[in-house]
Amino acid sequence: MNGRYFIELAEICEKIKETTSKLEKISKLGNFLKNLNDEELSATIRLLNSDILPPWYNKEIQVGYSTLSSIILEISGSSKEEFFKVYVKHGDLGETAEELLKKGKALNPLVQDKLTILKVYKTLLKISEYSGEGSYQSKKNALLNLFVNASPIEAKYLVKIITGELRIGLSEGLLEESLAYALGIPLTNLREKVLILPDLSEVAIRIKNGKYEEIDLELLRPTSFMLAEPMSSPEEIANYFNKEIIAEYKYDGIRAQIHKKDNKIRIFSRRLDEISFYLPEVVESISSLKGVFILDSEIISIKNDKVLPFNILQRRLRRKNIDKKLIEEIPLRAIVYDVLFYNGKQVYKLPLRERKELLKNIDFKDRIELGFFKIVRNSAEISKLFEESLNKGFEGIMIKDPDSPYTPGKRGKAWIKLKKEFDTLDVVIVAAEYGHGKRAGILSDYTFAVKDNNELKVIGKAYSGLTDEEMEILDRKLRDITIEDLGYKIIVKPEIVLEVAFDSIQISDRHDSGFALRFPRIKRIRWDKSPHEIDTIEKVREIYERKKAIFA
DNA sequence: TCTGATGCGTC
DNA sequence: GTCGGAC
DNA sequence: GTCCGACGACGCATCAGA
Repeated sequence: MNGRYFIELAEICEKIKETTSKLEKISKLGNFLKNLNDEELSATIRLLNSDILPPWYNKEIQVGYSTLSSIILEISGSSKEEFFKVYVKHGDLGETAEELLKKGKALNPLVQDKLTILKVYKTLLKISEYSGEGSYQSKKNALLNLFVNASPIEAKYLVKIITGELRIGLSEGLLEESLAYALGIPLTNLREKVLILPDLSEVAIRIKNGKYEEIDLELLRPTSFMLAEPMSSPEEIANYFNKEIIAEYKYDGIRAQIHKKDNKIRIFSRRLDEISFYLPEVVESISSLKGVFILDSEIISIKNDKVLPFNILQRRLRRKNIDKKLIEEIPLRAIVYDVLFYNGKQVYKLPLRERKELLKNIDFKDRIELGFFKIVRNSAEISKLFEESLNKGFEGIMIKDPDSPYTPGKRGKAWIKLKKEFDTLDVVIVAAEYGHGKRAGILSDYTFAVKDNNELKVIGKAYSGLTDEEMEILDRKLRDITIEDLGYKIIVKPEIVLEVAFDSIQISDRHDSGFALRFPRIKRIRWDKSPHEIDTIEKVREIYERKKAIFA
């Protein structure tokens, strides 16, 4: 197989990693991309964008940390202890592979079959095809075939590409900039098209072949979702807009983009996976609606007038067998609140208030319903609706600018979300783990517990919420109070108290308290509190029961 | 045949 | 989903 | 302002191995 060598790509990545200059990254990569043919350009973009298989391909590589580390062990001939030491040091599997291969006695030191970009890409595609008994070995063999022919630096980038964590200061944003540079078009033009047709590789090839103008929203192909920004109070929202705004309930469900063209129906998830298959009764309901359209909606489950909690709803996803019983047990409905395409017309650029008018033309019925919305003018009205939403068992409200177009992929301030104020618990740190990537080598991940009479019961983990500085202070302190060093993790004396915020409490067997927190984040370190003053398992149970009362 | 580990998507 | 930080 | 990386819990499918 001829073509550009993978080592070229690996070396470009290395240069990108070494410089912090954005312009330099862009010109280095851009110049490389410029000279690739269509097939190689497409493959390179997919490799760099952790997009080896587009989401609607409905296949997965199913190779992760575990498989890769066993391969690294095998070809480097290092001991498990050594592997671990190096891994904790780098906090990155790719860097680990490089270091171990450099000093290891490689299985096959002679490079006989130089890797090309296409060979790598095609091998990864092939790996996704293996399934069934023995597939783990087949995947591993195919990978070994790549790795024995890889130099240390190539091995590093193979690993990084497969895990999807390049960590070289280049992700979709800069990749797009480099591509715009290579194609000689303004970045904004490229961005606009990518949001509408979220497949960088395909967009690039189409533009390269002079088809820029033809790229637009397409029925039965997913487009990016418009996203919302959080605000923390009705006052903040009212002040920000200072005009009449549209308010909707916010549902704790699954985002769904519904496409209908003639009798073809496809539903896409937030990450653009097709999920129609899991939702047969929803598809059936959609098929009875008239018209050709793309709708934005949230799928939730309501039973006996009560909202089912998210973890129950989740049982409807990624399921192979969907039987009658399940459909009755977790009945679905799609709450529709926006329209992007309607009867032959692109309507996503129209202002929201006009799109809401269009929605009235659709004869919603069965499991598909038009989402409630109303105009609000001030913080008091926002507050009122917010309370109403919580009482109904929903998550909060969405506030939207009636003059705004639907901007795929953008998290702008045209849509604002207001969620329930979180509860907090005072907990004590009982263990800590080393971080990854930029947090390599520092104890940045904390396991914490609440009090159960004279015992401590673990209830969750968190790192989010602390500044780098606070993390460093904790790191030093934790090393001082270590009881046991497990290599990747340390057990510490229960001394440091944290105030942890969360959205809700769920029953769980992950931790020995029997509970877990949803969206835990650290509010602050309570240096002023002693571990005797932390919250108890009774309080946890109380919060859990309180929330349960409004659920089915 | 069952169980635990793994990967990956949802939020 | 969450968050802090870099640009 | 915007993007990005580094992280949480959950449930399902799959596969290896007991």
